[in-house]
Amino acid sequence: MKGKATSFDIAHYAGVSQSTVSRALRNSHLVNEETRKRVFDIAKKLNYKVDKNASNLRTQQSSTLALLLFEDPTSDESQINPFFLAMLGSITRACAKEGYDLLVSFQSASADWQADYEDSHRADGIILLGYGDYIDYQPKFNTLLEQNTKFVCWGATVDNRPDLTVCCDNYGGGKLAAEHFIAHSRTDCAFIGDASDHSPEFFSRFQGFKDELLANNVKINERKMANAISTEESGYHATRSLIANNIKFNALFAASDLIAIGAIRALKEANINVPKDVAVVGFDNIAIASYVNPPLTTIEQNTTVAGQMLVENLLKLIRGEEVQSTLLAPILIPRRSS
Amino acid sequence: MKGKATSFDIAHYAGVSQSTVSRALRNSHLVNEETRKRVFDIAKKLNYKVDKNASNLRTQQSSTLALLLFEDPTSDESQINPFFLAMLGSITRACAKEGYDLLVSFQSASADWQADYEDSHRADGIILLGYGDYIDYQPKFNTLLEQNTKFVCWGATVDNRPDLTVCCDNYGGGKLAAEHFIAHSRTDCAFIGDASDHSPEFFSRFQGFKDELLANNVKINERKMANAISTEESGYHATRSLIANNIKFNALFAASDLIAIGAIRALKEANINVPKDVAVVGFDNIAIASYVNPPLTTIEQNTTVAGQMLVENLLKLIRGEEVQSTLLAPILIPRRSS
DNA sequence: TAAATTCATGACACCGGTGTCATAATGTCA
DNA sequence: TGACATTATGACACCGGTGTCATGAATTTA
Repeated sequence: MKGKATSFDIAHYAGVSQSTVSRALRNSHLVNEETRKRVFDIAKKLNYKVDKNASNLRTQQSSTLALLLFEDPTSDESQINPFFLAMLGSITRACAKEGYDLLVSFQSASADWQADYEDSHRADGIILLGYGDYIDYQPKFNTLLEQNTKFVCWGATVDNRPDLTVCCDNYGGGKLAAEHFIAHSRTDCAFIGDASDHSPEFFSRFQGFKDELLANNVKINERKMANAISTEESGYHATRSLIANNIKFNALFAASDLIAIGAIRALKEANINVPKDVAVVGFDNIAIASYVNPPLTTIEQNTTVAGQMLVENLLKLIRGEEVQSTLLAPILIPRRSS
Repeated sequence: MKGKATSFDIAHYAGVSQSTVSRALRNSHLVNEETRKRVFDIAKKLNYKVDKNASNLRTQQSSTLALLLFEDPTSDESQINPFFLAMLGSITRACAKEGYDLLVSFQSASADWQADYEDSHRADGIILLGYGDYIDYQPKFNTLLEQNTKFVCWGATVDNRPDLTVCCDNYGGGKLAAEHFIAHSRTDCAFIGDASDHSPEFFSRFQGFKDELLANNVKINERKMANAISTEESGYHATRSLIANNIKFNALFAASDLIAIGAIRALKEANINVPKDVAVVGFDNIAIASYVNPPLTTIEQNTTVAGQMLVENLLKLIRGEEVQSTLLAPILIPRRSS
């Protein structure tokens, strides 16, 4: 045998037509049991595998999903946000379970990514994953919708299409953090993240946090808030600036674990004890969170379930079934940092 | 327009043949500049994308690499080993840089994975990634070789084909750890990992460690060794069993960071101070390592370079170029655990 | 026993590109 | 000006499957 075996080779050896081979291999009931067995045996012997390109071309589908990972433009090449890495893992697993392959691709938010994968028939649908300034994406979402591209996204909401989003109940998560502080009588709260609506996820977390505090007659002082993106560095610097401005607080809610870890570093450097002087709560429950010193109290987003939901919903869209918006319940994981 | 635009549609609007459209879009010099421009404009307007399935089918290649991730069968669904997650990130980046897509797939070591992706023309080559009992894989490697499948692998060596492997100089890394202990006069050493040759990487690390100690007239006591696979749990239990058997040591080399982290937990529980009573050194330098308490001294494997090398070498193989075996130099990252 | 139904299979167009060969038009050189 | 090279394009087979329609044999029904 020179190249790879094709269905014609099998047909030749089995003494049947290529059509029959194709049918046999796909377990069509239209083929005689005996013939099927002969075809299978020969296929196995020749190490035959269906050519996906030919098959996909004909059927106009690919059994493949594409995952586009948007990174904070700031986070240079060094490290990928561990939360997304965890999501990637669970999405990969969920795809495998459904018999789909997963194409992974990093994207910068600005690039001309919309529908590339789906238009070129490399994937049946797209999963969008990333923090970041999703508002800029809306026009791209619209392009995707216009072209009838199947996609779901994590976190960001698509105008008029809540069903395309899977996300954690960030508002509820923020409330959990506030409840926790109040239960421990830590009412002089600081917040680090982005309280503007640039980053809708951080914004919701802050809103929930603020509202729950207000419900308990605690007001958060605007001076006790600092902006940060989701990196350890950013959290560190934001916290340092609060300290440098001599701003006092006994509780700190960080919009993500990485920010919280940076914050703890800054607090330690300033000889502020965590949790004695300041209780810290993060968000995400990344793997690192339980290993830092002190172990970080955080609001968990269940990445396993999240990945599954994204894949399941996307497959439903592809199959033309109805999908509902999915809000995942966050859980408070108390550890020693608070 | 009903469905997606094809090159025939463009040909129609541009008033040329479909052949010319195809040539124009691929920047063939055989096509007139003016015609090319017209074709490009129309393609843009129609939101045309080359159908990858058709193109791949004809050219018999896919511009895609497949990454097969083998997991320790023991590590249940919960978490993926962070070291491999980091590798996955760097491989994804390296692929993007080379204009290749990446298909990611989890595999159990036992499954019938060989060549699935390449045979079915979904990928031009395969990257194999995983710790684990690579010895069992040799027959599968042979199958791959026989079928002339292009692949590279991390860590494991393929008989007679050193060029297919990219790995860290595990032996040299083990020596670094030993040097470090000797420099700090910690010569009563324990080792946790797998000192048998089931896991060739762990084995090499241990060999380097042992040989360097011997070169300094230090002998490692067999009783001070315990087996573990690369999980925190496993490291924890292995260390506990040493402690339970009342075995004393003042230095501990763990074959991976996860093991080291588990070991530190066990030591702490037994009121053994790290690094005062026992100095601990790990291997990998995963992200968590710098956050644990105390921060973990470890032997770094540069995942960014590793990912790049894997991709570059695989592409060379695919292009039929010559490839040499690649040993990456490990670096000792001293932190407070030693 | 003729007609209808079921079963198993083959022939063939088709998916949407790419590569080869043929062809026409224009330019170049002896 | 005839021979030859160059440039731009079209026609067409082909990649390896899948889906439809036609066909013939075996079986059931009227």
